[in-house]
Amino acid sequence: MGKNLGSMPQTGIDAIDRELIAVLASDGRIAVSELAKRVGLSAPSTAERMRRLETQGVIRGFTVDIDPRALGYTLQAIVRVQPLPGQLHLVEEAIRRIPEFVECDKVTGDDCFVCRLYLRSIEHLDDILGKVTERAATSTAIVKATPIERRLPPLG
Amino acid sequence: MGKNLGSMPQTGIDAIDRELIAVLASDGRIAVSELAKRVGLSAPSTAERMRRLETQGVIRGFTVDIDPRALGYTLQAIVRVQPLPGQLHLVEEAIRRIPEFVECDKVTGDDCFVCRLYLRSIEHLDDILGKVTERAATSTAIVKATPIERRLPPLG
DNA sequence: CTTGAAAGGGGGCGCGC
DNA sequence: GCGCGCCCCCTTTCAAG
Repeated sequence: MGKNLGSMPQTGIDAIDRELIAVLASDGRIAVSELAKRVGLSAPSTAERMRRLETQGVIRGFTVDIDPRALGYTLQAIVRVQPLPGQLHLVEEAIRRIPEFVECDKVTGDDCFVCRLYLRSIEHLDDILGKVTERAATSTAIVKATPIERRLPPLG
Repeated sequence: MGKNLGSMPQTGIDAIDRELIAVLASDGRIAVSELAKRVGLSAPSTAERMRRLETQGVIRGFTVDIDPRALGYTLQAIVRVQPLPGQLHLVEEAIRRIPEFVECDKVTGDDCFVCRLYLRSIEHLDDILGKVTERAATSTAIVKATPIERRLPPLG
């Protein structure tokens, strides 16, 4: 939202930066000294590269990967949402306010939004979808398995 | 894949654990001492909770959030994939091997897989989809915006 | 970019409470 | 669960090559 996609500065990401990113992707809390060994640089240089990648916006932040089942979310659904005429903005706001929507993309085509929901049960799914069905048509697919968990694209 | 969804132990996640998770989600590299202040515990207790959450599998790991545009992926697509008869397993393998598929869920309904692709251009999209069209029908939606970046569900 | 040194802080461990 | 002390390692900064 509100991001200026056209103003990405021409960042010079070299091979070492890419290796650094790959290591951080697999262990976001690795010590800089250890990271330095992995990429074959000194600790100060490695720390400076990390800072540079952060200020450049390449690294947007660090986070923890949580198993949703441990929080009671034993069900995941992919829901496509088609707002009724004139309801697009209200639907987007509604989705944003419902925390069970953990991911949402606005896309081309008939399905305006493609969303991922974390849910505790089928009843929970019905409950959540009820909050948008007045303003949008929905098409729901239950996640049976996740062959690819979110991963990095090819670096380079 | 191969995960035993039925064997999740009844983990006692209390309010402090949930706060700890929320803080780590917004800053995965925060120091334990600082994290301790945020959750109102001592550093040793906080460190022990982190270790416990990791061994319990609640915390699956720590990672870095990378802006795909910084790596040249200026385009994102959500692709639904319907394997042709008898091709399901081969399609899944093919998708898994193509690194531009950065996310993939196997779902109920006609669309067997729902995937996210990172791409450099429209030509790149055509190139990648060409690798699966012999074995599957695809339905592509280009991402125009992302109202909700992957976030945590309600911690309760 | 490197090495080396110095200063400050953090982490891990074990203790007693 | 907490606080303390201890020691080591890590991080950061600076200098100089």
